[in-house]
Amino acid sequence: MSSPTIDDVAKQAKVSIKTVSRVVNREPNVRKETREKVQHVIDLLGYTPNLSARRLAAKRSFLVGLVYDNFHATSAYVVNVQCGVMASCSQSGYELLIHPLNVDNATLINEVIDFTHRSQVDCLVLPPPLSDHTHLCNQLAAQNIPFVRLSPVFNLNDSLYVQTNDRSAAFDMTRKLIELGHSDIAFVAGRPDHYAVSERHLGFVDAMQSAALPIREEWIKIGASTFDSGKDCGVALLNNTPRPTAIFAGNDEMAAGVMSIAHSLGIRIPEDLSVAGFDDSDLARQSWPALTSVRQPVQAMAKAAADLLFLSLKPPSNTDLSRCFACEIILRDSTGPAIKINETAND
Amino acid sequence: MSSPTIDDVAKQAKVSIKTVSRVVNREPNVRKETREKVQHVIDLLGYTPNLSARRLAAKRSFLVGLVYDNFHATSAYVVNVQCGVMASCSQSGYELLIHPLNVDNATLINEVIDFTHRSQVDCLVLPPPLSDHTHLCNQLAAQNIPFVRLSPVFNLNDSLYVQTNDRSAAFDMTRKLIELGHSDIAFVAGRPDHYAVSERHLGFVDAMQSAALPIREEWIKIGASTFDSGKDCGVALLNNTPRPTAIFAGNDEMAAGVMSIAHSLGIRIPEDLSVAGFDDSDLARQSWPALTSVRQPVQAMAKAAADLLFLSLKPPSNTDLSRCFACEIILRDSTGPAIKINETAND
DNA sequence: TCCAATTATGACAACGCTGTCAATAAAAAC
DNA sequence: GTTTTTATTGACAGCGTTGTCATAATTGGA
Repeated sequence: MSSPTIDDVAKQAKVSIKTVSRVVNREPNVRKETREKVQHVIDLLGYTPNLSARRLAAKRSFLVGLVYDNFHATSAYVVNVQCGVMASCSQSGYELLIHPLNVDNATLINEVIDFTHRSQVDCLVLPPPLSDHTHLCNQLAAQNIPFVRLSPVFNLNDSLYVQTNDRSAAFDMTRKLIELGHSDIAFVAGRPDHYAVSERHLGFVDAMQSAALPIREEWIKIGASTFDSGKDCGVALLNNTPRPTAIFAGNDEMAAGVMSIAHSLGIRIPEDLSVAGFDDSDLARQSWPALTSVRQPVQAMAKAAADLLFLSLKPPSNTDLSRCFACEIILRDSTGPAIKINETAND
Repeated sequence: MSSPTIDDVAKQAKVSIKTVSRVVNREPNVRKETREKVQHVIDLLGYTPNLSARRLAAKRSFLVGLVYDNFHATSAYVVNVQCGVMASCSQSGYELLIHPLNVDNATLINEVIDFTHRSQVDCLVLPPPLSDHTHLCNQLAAQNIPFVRLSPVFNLNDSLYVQTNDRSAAFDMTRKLIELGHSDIAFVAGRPDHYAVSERHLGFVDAMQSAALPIREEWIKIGASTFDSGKDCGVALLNNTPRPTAIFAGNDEMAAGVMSIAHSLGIRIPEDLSVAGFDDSDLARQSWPALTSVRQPVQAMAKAAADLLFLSLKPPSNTDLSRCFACEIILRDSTGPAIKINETAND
């Protein structure tokens, strides 16, 4: 009933267990015919190494921990990250251990360190906003716990990271709105501690300035990255005159909140108001009208992050520290040409 | 640098490692003062048992596997299940290993069994539609791999499960629509292999029949549980005359698809058309208008499932096999009183 | 007080693998 | 054909626990 062990394979292949171990771990210095013979028996018996034994002997767990903020994160993002990391895992023989937690908690650092020790994971993947928790990162570095950061903003010595250029993507999106004829553009920023979101703010400012358009203080609203906060910002922006002709929100949820308010005020989208989001989440496709947004290749990024991590764990430690991915603007139905109210009146 | 081991504790407490082991595992037959002495040293040193060693020796991994359909599942559901299982894990000292896969894959069963062996999880949590994959469940049972099923429909001997009564919840929701004055109600069913969804269909039929309302064949559409399939069904339902005054969809994504089509056809919600969904996902709150839906306590259910599983693994095997949770109807803005076109004309 | 029954503790062998290092076989160099 | 070098293989000791079983300490009854 129980699984075959390395001894079973060794006996049947008439070699020592060490040779079997070499074959399993793809170590060099095994003759080709020996390797094939052993591999054949392995396939025949359906042998899988016992992870616990391997971990105990090798002092490695072959486990990656994914620690994330469950409280604020949108589930689509979390799931994409999980999938990306998984994809890398299955290539490298790692397993994924997830650990959602509440970032607002004061004991955050202890909780992460505890988890790391208790579960004996070899390394950690840190998505935002944890990726910019410098205190946490420093602690991990001090304890020699390898980790990789997803979409960080702060620079940390020797730390692995994968990012997109949020700032230039936000620049591009703002540009797109300007090209559509908009000049009265408002921006809804996200949680201040989610730094990628503040980068987006900077990108917006860059684009407005490069087009010599004024940035009106009262058209910059700080939300909390949630749908409801998007609604609040929407109320503030749309109830006043003059009113912006376009609103660019730092993420899709807030954009959806803005659209919801616009609908209930009888403001037509995109005729009277263009709305753009960021993240290209499911919500962007499923809202009405479908939301123009910026797509980050989250899954590919998460996979790249884990790849980087696993590579760095191998003996000839790789020198690659980071990778950068490009964003893509997805134009949908929530954005359209600006109607200049004055011009229309003049016609 | 490295963590203290059981030997360190034993030495410092001047007892044998076996006694330490007994204290750690809360085994009986340890004198109170000995227990306290050992516990004190454990706390002092910050000792945590090495899981790999423990697993190897005890032939248990203290790992639960969560296998799910990543391809079709909505991420909110997945994340809720993960959280629920996690909550139970952290109480019982288990860790959670996730394994998303594609249910359409022909090698599904092998993949699950492989995963189970490779990762050496002690047991599995199966959310739908895997929970009704009888062939898989039978295989698991045959191989003595303990598992718990979430929201199953089929009855399986001695299998653990947690469910809600989808049928009666759908009955209640349909009832609610009827009470609002609707009699021309259409139903959008979901993926036929997602059995909970077909239960919902039955509940709808129950309610219509109990109110002596006719069920029109052409008002029952089979979708694929996705937003886009909801749109397709919406087109089919709303482009014809006569048109239903209410549409009840088997999940929120399809309901959102229906609403999207209604908007683009200029049909007002809820004035001209009431729409109801099922699942109370994030989407329900974030769509416009906010969607009336049925809330399942997914997280609580997942936790209960894992609880059941862990309990059944303990020596005095528990006799509880299942738990049933109640659904709740969440009324939002997408449903309203029916306007009888004929009556209005007669007035 | 002594002996049996019970409770508490410890010694030691697994568990299945990897790392180290020694032994052997093959290849290369002379 | 030796000798040296290199490639291949194996023996064996851990890794840090738990399970088994033997032993020691304690308790209860006669």
